[in-house]
Amino acid sequence: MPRKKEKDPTIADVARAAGVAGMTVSRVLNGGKYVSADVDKRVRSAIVRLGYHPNEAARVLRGQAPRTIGLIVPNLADPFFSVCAHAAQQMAMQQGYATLLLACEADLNEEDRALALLRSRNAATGVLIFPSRLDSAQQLKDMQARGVPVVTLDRTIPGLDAGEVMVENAEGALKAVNHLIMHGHKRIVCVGYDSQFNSISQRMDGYRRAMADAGLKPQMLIAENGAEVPKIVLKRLRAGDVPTALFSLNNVTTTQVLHLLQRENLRVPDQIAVVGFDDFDLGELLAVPLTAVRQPAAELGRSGTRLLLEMIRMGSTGMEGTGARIVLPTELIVRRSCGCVAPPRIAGTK
Amino acid sequence: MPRKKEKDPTIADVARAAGVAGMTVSRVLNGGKYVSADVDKRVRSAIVRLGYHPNEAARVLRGQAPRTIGLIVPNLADPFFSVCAHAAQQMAMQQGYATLLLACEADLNEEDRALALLRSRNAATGVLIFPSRLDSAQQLKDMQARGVPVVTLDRTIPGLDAGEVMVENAEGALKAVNHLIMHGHKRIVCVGYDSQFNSISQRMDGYRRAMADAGLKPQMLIAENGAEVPKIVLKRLRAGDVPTALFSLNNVTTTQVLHLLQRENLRVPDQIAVVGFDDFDLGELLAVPLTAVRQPAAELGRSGTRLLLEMIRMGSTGMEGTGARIVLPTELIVRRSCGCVAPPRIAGTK
DNA sequence: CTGAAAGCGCTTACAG
DNA sequence: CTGAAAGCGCTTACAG
Repeated sequence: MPRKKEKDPTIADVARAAGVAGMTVSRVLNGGKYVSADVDKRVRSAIVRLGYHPNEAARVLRGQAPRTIGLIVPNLADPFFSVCAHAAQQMAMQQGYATLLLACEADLNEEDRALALLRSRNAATGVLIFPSRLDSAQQLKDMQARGVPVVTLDRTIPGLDAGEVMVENAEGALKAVNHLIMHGHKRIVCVGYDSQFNSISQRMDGYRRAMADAGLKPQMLIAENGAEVPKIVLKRLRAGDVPTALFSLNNVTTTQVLHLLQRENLRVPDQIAVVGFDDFDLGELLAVPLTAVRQPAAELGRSGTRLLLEMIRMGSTGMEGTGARIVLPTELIVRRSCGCVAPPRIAGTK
Repeated sequence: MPRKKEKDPTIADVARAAGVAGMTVSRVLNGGKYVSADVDKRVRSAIVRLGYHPNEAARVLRGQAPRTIGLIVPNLADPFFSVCAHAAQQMAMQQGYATLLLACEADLNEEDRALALLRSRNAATGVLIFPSRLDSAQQLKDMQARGVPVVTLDRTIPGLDAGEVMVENAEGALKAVNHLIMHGHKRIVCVGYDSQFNSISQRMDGYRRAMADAGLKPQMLIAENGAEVPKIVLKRLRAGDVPTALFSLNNVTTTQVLHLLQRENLRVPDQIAVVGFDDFDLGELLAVPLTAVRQPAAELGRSGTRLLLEMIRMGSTGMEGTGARIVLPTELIVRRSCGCVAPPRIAGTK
């Protein structure tokens, strides 16, 4: 049975082993400049021999920025977020940064707690966040004021001057709704929730624009939250003037809608066509292969990390009006739920 | 424009504001014992007034265990892992622990790097890991030797005495294959990859047992990795003695198989039945609703964190032969791909 | 119940 | 090119 704790070698141990002063070891560890080749070699070999690793806590206490970013995600169980998070984390690790993950459920107060935890520990050099509360602005501004850059992902916080990575929401929605219009639909209802996020409202704008351009009347169905979607859709279906097509604002809504239509025995797309914003891995394998707007989820994560690390390097907090803004393209993946028969793939999708 | 960095108040600032010594502030911060009510109040109000937060780095340097666990996941883009990770992180945060996330792709060396990062930073008080390399044993033993408990999730590392959370793999597979046998299938092929993991080999055992009990000949189809699955299945389908049913060992395999069968225009379940280990959120909405063994993914994550935190509290590293072992039940969700017509739900599923 | 002081492991002016 | 020493913000014996 091994001992409970084995003490780590310190710089002093290495110094002793190499026959130099601690400060010289530190020099080798960092730049390595102004050190004679001979000493450098002796120190390095001692480091290896003793299995020395610098103590992060001491470094941070001394004022070094921890090579750690905070990643705040509403719900890691949602594939859109988890794909982003995975890509973001990968990119960070590649650059030598660790990722402190904070998943904070829809539950209203958890984002605050997550932010507070990050703040109080002083643990992150930068923050990557899918904001799920628009009123987190103050907490984030505090972080920025302490020199911690912030990048918002997929959504933006009003009044917060931060780095941003968005997706072409309006354009994607426009393409989707135009496609439905092209199929001859006139009563197209737009359904979703979370319209307080600008990602969602941008999609709504795209929908409205497409409808207006075609001289059609927009009809919004906005639920309180994902769980309420079936209820309001069902009510709408039972009212007169039944829609012939649905445009769904995100993946949760799409799933709910599909389940509902299946329960109600409504044939898609014959009785009602469906196009969603957000694609599924299994889109192709669904009872009715889903036509959907695909977002570059992984690229969103990667771009976010890249932008954040750049801001860290530049010493920019994102609050000096320079806030870089990245907008990623979306793509309409045409399958069957829109009414198309042979699935004609758009662009070079495999 | 706010200043770049605002300095944080320290214990000394609080002490001054409260008119006491630093040590007293520290006492209030920790236990709070042996402090007069009056002083306690003065100190607390000063803390609030100044917005004081203890400096984690200093605490850690002083020898306190960081309230942080490391979570090592092969691929966060896989819903099984992301659901676990989410639940694990939630549970950790609830207990005041932060989660350092390390997602390390199938890419062979990343798990090593992830572990090295954790080790070198001394950043985690405990490690939760879905091992993706069986040879990480040494690194993990090192961590244990330094007093950091380890809990393995979903799989086990040979020769490592750690906390473990597993799932009833053999039992689940047995139920699944028995169900196919009940449908009259005789040529049931078991397909998958990653058979070096005991989770997978336990599923294979369950399959073999079911086949043996029915006097049937087991037939294994084990690919190098997920991407190779379609190739070997296709080859098998084109050989003589075509299987009438497939038992798939995990979700990636199931997806691949389903795509392949669709491309080949093989009707499920008429021409070939399919049952998978691992359920999908969208299982119900698939062209052929999938019959699958459901694993309690979220519970796996939660149990893992719970066990790990307990080990941390007990000062157990898991290497003293005490290593707690939790095994979670699985459930067969019967839908249509097995050949059942009206979907008779097993047990109390909604 | 309260405090003065040492020390955790680093880095960094400051000298030489 | 190299080193002695201070100090980052805490906690902890040790006194009183």
